[in-house]
Amino acid sequence: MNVKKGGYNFNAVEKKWQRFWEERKTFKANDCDDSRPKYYVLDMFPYPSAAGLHVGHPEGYTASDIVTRYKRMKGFNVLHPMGWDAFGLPAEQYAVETGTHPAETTQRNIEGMRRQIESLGFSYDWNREVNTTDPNYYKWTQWIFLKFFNSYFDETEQKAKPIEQLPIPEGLSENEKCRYIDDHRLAYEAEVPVNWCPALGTVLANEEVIGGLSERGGHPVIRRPMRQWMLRITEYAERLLEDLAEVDWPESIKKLQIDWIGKSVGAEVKFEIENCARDLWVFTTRPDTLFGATYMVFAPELDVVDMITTDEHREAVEKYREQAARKSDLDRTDLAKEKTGVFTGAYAINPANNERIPIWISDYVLISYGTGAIMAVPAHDERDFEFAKEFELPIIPVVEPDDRQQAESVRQGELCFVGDGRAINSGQFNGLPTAEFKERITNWLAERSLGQKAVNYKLRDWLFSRQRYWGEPFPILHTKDGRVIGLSEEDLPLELPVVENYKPAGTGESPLANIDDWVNVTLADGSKAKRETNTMPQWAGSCWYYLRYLDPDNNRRSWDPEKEQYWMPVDLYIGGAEHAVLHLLYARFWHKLLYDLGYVSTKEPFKKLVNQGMILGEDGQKMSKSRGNVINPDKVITGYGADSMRLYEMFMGPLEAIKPWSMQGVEGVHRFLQKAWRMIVDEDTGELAEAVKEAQAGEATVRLLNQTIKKVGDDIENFRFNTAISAMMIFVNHLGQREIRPKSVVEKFVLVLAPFAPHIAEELREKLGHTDTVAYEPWPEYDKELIKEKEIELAVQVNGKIKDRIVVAAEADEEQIKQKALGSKKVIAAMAGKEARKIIVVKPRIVSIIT
RNA sequence: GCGGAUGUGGCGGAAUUGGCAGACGCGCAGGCUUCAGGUGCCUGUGGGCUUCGGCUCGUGGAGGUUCGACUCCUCUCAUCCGCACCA
Repeated sequence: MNVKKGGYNFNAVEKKWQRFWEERKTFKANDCDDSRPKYYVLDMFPYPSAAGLHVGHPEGYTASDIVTRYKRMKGFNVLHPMGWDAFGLPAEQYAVETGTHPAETTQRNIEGMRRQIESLGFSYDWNREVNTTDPNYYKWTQWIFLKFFNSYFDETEQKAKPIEQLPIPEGLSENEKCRYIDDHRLAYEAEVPVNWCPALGTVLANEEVIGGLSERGGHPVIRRPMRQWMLRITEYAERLLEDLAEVDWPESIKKLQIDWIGKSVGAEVKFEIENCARDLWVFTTRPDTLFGATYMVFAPELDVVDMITTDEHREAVEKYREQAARKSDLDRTDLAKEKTGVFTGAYAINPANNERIPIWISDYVLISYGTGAIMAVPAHDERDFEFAKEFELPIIPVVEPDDRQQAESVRQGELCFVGDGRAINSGQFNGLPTAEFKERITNWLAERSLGQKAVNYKLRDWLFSRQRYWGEPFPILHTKDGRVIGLSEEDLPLELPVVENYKPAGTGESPLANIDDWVNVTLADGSKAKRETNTMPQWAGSCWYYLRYLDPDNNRRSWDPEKEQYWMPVDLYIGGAEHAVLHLLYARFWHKLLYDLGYVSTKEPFKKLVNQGMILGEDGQKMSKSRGNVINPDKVITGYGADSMRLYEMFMGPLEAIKPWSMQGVEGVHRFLQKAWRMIVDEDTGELAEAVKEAQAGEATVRLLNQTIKKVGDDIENFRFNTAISAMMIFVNHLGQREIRPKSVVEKFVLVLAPFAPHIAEELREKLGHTDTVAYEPWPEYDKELIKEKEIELAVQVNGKIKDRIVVAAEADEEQIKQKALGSKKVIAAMAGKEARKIIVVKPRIVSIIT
């Protein structure tokens, strides 16, 4: 801590300016201001945890705040809001343990974290703060859910439409009509095999299950059929895929989404089953290998298995099916190494060559993908190959690789070849290359009504209900006669009732089910109904929060269309990469529905996405309580100040890189701020330093100033904050040593520093005689001409080795440089009397002489 | 197994995208200031050799392209992160 009275007292300075900004509402964003271009900078809003902020939060928040402050100085009208993603398990678990209402815990945690965030001096417009657990917020989450419920997806137009416009087939009874409509809603109930987590007492979405364990807590997850609410995200698979081309996101994140959607193009092929009236369709990406299909495999869960199994094999089949059903996802992953399965006794007919092929069941075929059945081509599919080897099934090669040796091994049935080649053993198609064969056989099948072109996605519908208390209640009623009806808009929000026990029943019902007077409802016509007792998953509130920031206090509608058109899309979204397929996919999905229904004007919500990397502990390990390597931001701020904290977070390395914390590194940037302070302020008096005065700046200083302005600006635009800070350090090292520090130069430097270390920048500007905030000062311009060096230094290489350096005038031409280089004594010595065969001049860098 | 990312001094990291490797910061060493510690200031700091002028090796490893490679190509190793039988 500084003892001198005019020293850099960061604690006082930071408090002073934070109060100033708050009182003046410095960072209030104005809606629909057409006099300036708009810019929307969004942070992934945090879960308000009892542990408070960790050092990972301020990393992204500082980066976005630097861009925000920079853009403001560049004349943009910037929207930079903050809020709370406050539904979630920790507050609920705490409630189960202590009986404290989650709302109370949440409120306390929010206040703690808001104080922490404010202490870092981020320029949020706090007037727009949102909280997903506030009924005034989740009213509109429920409202959007009703939009899903009251919409269907028009296949030809590839967009959602109001359910009233759904064409209903003629001749349906009233009941059938209802059923038909319910089956087309984008939010629907279904009895589906779900990921049930006994430890959490709830079901989870596919995206929340990692390797058979729950994403939160790492508890085992088993498969079990249950009645659940689903959102029809699969209808949007193609658009979610296509529109990725429009956004400026890291390629790695795009790829994760592409893989998660998992589009594959191929054909559906019809197989007849012997002694069975039903045909069976399979999906394949390799219709060209149809002649090599020597058996079929059905998923154990497939319903036709019962019908086709012969008495002789029934016992073995039943046993296998039971085993498969009992396996959890984790077991299934573990046992994936070896192929298991049993023969059903039934046969199918290969439509290409009318061969009889046996039908097996095996758990390597998934009920949830394609038709739950496959044609097995062991010669050209690794899994089928393994299976065929295990059970000694015939292997017929139908694709010949170009490579001679490979081709021989494939013919012998020793090698499984999955690449492209030429057709063999395929009747009239022999000799065709793979790509052409695919086309031809697909057409051939289509002409005979045996198949057609088909597309499949790995993406499944989104399992949208949870058996928890602390989530948005569904605005849904179940009537006595079995109808499902949505509440009307006037009845929102449907508030969470008070309960005595927060524990999930564990049977698949949420704690809400126990509250009789909430569950039971009498409708307007006097009939009885029950409320839906599931709640929405944690992701619901975060799917649209960026829209509520635009108009957070609106009681009449979710947001004003005019404001939406002004601010959207989000220009910059910064957050962790862990949300690649969860939040970021879900939010895009919701946005597309809102787009189809005309509530938003952009196809995609987030134009540019930047991921921040994880910050590790000082030991290079992931920070965790048990390792004891957690860094508390509060301590850093108390010891070095918010500006040092911000600066260090950015100086550590590239924003998106994983990097370890270092307290000594914090001291390093703190020293830089001290130096900058002393460059401008006299430590003894607290007045402007004597060296800072009206004076003409020297040539070197002017050049460095202009270079620094350019470098810092360019680096901010490219999210290279570490090198921007390095450039400012170079500048301070230079100017701090000058006896005279021209005021005009110092002024510009403070402006450049401001987005990074706003508190000290404000204070220094005050010392320089300003009374207003730096926040809206124009970013300084640099002069291209003044950046240029008068003289340039080039290294001279002889046969690739540097022998000398020459200094020439910046405007010297190649010939002059050559002559100067050849005139160097050291160069002459190195050439040892030989002729220069070739001389290469790379203007500001190097001269290369080859003898 | 498949896919992606990364690999540069004692440490975090720079390198205008094929042109002087190691900017900036940390750490360390020496000096000044100081009763002392700390702060602050100055100098030095990739390895090896050196007659102190230099020489030489050096960006995970092995090849290659080029006057010239951290950067491009081929192979390979290590670490981290996704996905995990998707037909």
